[in-house]
Amino acid sequence: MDMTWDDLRTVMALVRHGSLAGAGAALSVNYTTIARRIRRAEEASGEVLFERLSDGYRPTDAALLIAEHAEQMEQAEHGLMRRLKGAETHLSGILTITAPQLLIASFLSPVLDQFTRTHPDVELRVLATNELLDLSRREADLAIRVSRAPGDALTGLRLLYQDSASFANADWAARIARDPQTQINWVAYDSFPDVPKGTNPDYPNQKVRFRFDDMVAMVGAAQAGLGIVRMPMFLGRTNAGLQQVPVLAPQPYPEIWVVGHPDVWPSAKLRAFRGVLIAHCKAHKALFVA
Amino acid sequence: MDMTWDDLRTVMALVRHGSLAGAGAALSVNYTTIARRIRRAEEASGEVLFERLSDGYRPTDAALLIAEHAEQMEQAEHGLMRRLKGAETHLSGILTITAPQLLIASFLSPVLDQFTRTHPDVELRVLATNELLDLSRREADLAIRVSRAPGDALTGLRLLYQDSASFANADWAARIARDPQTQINWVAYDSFPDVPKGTNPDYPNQKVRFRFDDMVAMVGAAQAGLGIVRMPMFLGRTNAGLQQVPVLAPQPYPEIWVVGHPDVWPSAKLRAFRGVLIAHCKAHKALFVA
DNA sequence: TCCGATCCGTGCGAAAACGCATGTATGGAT
DNA sequence: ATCCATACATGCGTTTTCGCACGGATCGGA
Repeated sequence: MDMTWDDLRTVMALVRHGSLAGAGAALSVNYTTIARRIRRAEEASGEVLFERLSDGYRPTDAALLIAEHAEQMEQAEHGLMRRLKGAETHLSGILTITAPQLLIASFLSPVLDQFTRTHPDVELRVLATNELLDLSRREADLAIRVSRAPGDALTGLRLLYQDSASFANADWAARIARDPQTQINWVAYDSFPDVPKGTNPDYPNQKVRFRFDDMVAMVGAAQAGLGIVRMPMFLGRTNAGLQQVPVLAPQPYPEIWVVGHPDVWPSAKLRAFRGVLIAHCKAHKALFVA
Repeated sequence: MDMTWDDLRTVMALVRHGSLAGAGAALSVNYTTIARRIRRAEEASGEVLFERLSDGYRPTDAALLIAEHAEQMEQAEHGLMRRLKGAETHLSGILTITAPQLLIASFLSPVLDQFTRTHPDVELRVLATNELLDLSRREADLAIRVSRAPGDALTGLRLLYQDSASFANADWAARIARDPQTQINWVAYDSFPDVPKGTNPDYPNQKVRFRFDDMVAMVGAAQAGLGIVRMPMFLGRTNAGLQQVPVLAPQPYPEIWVVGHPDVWPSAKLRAFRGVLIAHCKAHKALFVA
């Protein structure tokens, strides 16, 4: 009847991923190890935990029960790891941060550079993604986000206010300046698929010509001359070949925040990183507003 | 930074027991294994978890933090094990019950006997103790208790009402019958150290002569003629050499209950055991009351 | 129809974890 | 002062666990 805690965790991983290989990858062990542990767990509990099907393992009710409770255990473990990290006072080891790709590419690189120079024993792991990683589950220690609020039960600091405006390449900028009546093609964001509101009435012929789901691509599209793009000012200013065009006047854009879980927030590494980050933001705040 | 769940459990055990040997016994492993796992955990976490002192291991703050969260994990594990046990439908494996020694010795043995005969594949573990074991922590599956309520968050059934009365050996019984004025020596229970209230005024010379902390010993004392004892009627009636004496009239005594955690209560094994138990109690209820 | 991608089971040798025996230090009781 | 009980550290041989390589089964697309 006695089962190892690690076997409970293994059952949970297999329930989650549905295959030995997936569970093995999640736990960083060979998949045969998963199979063996599952067999052990079945012997220990006296219950059949999975049906072996040709396309994977299907959990029985008993396995689902185990998985449910193992998730509670996992939550406790995450809480522990956060608290341990938060109590760290040494400036060494791994620090994981996440930020949108574009912010890293166009603005944050100097922060990363300076931080690793100042604290050479800290191994900085950077997750460049627009996804909102789960800081409770320790997917990252610190997140730099573009949004109006830190959200959830997270601690946060506002780093920057920013405005957006319309940008295009030199050809477009010249053409628009020459003839306000010209046909103006917008490259729009998937989630805001229309011509932005509040455009300058001097330019009557506007039309959405492309829709993209990714801002990186949109910057490229603007550079290549596919049309004009509404983007944060810092993006237009830092990417070569782009010029601001007067089609859409600057307007407030979601702020930039740094957020973290309150458990890990006090850690020395996080504190140090925030220091460098905040200094850099203060020094360049003019880049972000009109 | 990654730590095995079993290592977290090991840290918790060492914090609890204070010594490698104690923790090893609790986890049924050699104490050297505890030492190795602690070293592993310290390497994985990068924290010193224990001070090695001459009289044992003293936990650091980090270890206490781990232990705290590991206890949450343990609670989840206990909840799981209860649910798994409660869902069992087969009549095999281990069933653990607890009851006061005297109830087992004087009354319950036939229940145990019949149950194991009827269900030969169930291994019955009997914890004969007056201590209130923690059914949430699976110290036992089912408890037979002498008290007015099932307590806590437990499910329970009342098995029997019972009365108490005064008992003594044949010598004392004869002497009391011959001369009501004789000096009557009480053997009292430690927690009720006085002559019981409501004694028969026909016997004026009563005095507490001994105090015991254990009812088993008190039965023996009564048999040996040390004095008269207030005890449940079934005890006086089932133990050889004892007779009821009219010094203290029968009066209600705490009821006998069977209690269990609601999670495990539905299990087939528990259900079967309760069946045998209840039948036996019904058949012999007259033994318990005046 | 064939090929490739995913599954999983099995057997073997390497690596890790474990139990046991031995030796040392400390503190309390006789 | 001596003896004994408790508590750890260390080294060695054994057991257990693990990763890897190989083979079989299934499914879907070219």
